[in-house]
Amino acid sequence: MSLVQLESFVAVAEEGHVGRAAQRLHLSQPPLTRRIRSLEEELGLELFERTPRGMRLRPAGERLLPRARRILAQVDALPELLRHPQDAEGRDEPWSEPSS
Amino acid sequence: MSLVQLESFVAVAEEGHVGRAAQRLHLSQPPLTRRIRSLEEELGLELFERTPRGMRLRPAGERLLPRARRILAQVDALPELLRHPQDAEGRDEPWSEPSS
DNA sequence: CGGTGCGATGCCGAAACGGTATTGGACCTC
DNA sequence: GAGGTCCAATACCGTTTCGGCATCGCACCG
Repeated sequence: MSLVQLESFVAVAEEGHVGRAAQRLHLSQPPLTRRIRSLEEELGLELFERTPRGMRLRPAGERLLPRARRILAQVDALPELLRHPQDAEGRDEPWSEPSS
Repeated sequence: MSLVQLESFVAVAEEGHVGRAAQRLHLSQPPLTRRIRSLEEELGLELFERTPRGMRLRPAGERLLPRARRILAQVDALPELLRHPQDAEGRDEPWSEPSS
């Protein structure tokens, strides 16, 4: 499992369409489809239900979404955190969940 | 930044030697050296001090270590969490920090 | 029934990655 | 202080991975 896969999953979950999510990720549709499928294969379960209209989250996907978002947020916060020594060690992260 | 980079960083930080960490990751030394350097380049700061004995953590590396460990732990926990619907949504993660 | 919009797949060129071999530098020993 | 040792760093190369283009298959719609 990679961060790229998690990021791809979140994008598709939020957009509901592989094509649109690909656009948002500055990527074409086929590689994004492959990322999602490889993630599902790796987990051994289907995160999305394929409808003629696009992609709808399955229960497992619903459970994954908030956790994936949080992990990505923590990773995004790393560079800033490493550059500011005044953040004491006990303080650690505030887990700022994006309000979305 | 990728999970592989974070995993590599943690291994080197814990072992204090690139060579030994590579062994632990079932990898040879050169690619592991490259992973660490690419992570440092990407962050624009040095995580380790190179000594003739091996690698010693710099302050930025010290700050990264616990956060990297936590992120990796969260990722490792994902497959299990997705497979068990009885985990209610409000319960989210307990952030079980390894006792190390 | 022809058109449309969606994800899935085949194919190919480019980029990323890992391993072997080697280098360069600091220490330690005699 | 010369030779040996133990590190990480680099050069090079073969393999694998990855992305884009083109196309397919399918369900719905008019």
